[in-house]
Amino acid sequence: MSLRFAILGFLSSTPGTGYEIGREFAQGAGAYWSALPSQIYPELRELEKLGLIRGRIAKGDRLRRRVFHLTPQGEVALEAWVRSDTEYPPERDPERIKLIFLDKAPTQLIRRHLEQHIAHFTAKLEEWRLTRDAVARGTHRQLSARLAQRPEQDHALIACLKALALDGNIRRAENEIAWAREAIAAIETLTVAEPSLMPRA
Amino acid sequence: MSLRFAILGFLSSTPGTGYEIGREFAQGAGAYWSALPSQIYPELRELEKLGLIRGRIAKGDRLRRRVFHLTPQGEVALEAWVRSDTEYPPERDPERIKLIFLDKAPTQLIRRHLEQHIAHFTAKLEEWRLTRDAVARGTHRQLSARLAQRPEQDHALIACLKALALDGNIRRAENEIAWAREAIAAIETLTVAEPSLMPRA
DNA sequence: CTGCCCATGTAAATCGTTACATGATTAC
DNA sequence: GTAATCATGTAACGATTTACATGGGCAG
Repeated sequence: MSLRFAILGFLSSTPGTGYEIGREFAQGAGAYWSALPSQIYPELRELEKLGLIRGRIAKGDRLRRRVFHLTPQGEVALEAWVRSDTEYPPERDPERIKLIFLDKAPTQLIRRHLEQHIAHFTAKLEEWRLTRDAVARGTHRQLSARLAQRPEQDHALIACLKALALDGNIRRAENEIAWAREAIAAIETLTVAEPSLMPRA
Repeated sequence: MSLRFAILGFLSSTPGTGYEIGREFAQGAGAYWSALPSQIYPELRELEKLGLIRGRIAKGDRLRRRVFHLTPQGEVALEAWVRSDTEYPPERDPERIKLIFLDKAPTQLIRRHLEQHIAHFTAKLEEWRLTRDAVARGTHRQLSARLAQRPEQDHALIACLKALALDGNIRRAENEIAWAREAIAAIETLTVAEPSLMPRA
């Protein structure tokens, strides 16, 4: 059900089209959730059918874009969901499941896997740090839109939560990178110590 | 496709039944992948149809359990998969997506969410540390079975990779706990500093 | 003989990805 | 005019969860 509420969440900051929601998932909001247009558009229909959002085509818009906004019921539904207990999905880690069965491969290949792990999270890290900087500088669009419609006394908390969530992701990326580096070192040590690869003169 | 290879990986350590695979996903292997019986049994059929595994009912077994083992083709398929580049799935984090929209809730409730985050990863941490200890002590069943069928010179690397993967999970859990603690502190600070909640005498 | 775990499944529903289709607008 | 981007979708497939069904073995 999370996609549904991720969409409601987006629309609770600012009204928007399906396309904009998709763009956000591919960028900023992609830090926590993601979906493709083929899933977004049907979900928007469903949400409208349920009365949680409403879409209007701005008059004079030749593209006939539908701009969706939350209904009061939508706000209530979102609020109930965010407050409800989180159900954590089972762990599914495509890299670590590979790693434990890579024990027949040459250490060079294991190393390459760990380096790609580092590369993956380095890219994520950069992305999330940029977003985090935008939040700190007040140039984050979604955040600014959200702040604009809320009393000033709430602004600090709103920005704080946004920053905290990004910090969590940033720390996770840093942690994965540090782990992979140490893993490479550990395997290196093992290989060097391996007698079969280091014949005594 | 990862489920398929997670099963092949399990069977590459030791032959086993669908039930045993399910048990493993619910425990040890659950650290990296997971699946329910309703997904496991059909997948075993498919894998047998593809010739990657074969199942036999041990004679005299009244429960008619099917014990599956890898075929040579299965070994090849597993080996090719573990060596292939990992495709990282999009980020989907049900807690952090909630957190950023929790900005209308009382800080007490935000705190409760973060405490449940800590509780979740504390439980995981304990689980993974126990497994990690079993690996270190040589009492880990899956690992022992795997070592038993491999030349002794490989044992160090096999155990090392298993331990490294668990370390990765352990570090991640520790990191999430540390993050949530700091997040609680940050929100606490904000609340205390909030003039509306701290009228000057 | 009853409750619990062992053991294997099927069916339906939900969630997510891949592939395909279509057309308008904008920048070059 | 043509390529890139904007914009909205449908269809089919694949992955995962939920619910249901069934029966044997074993301990008290």
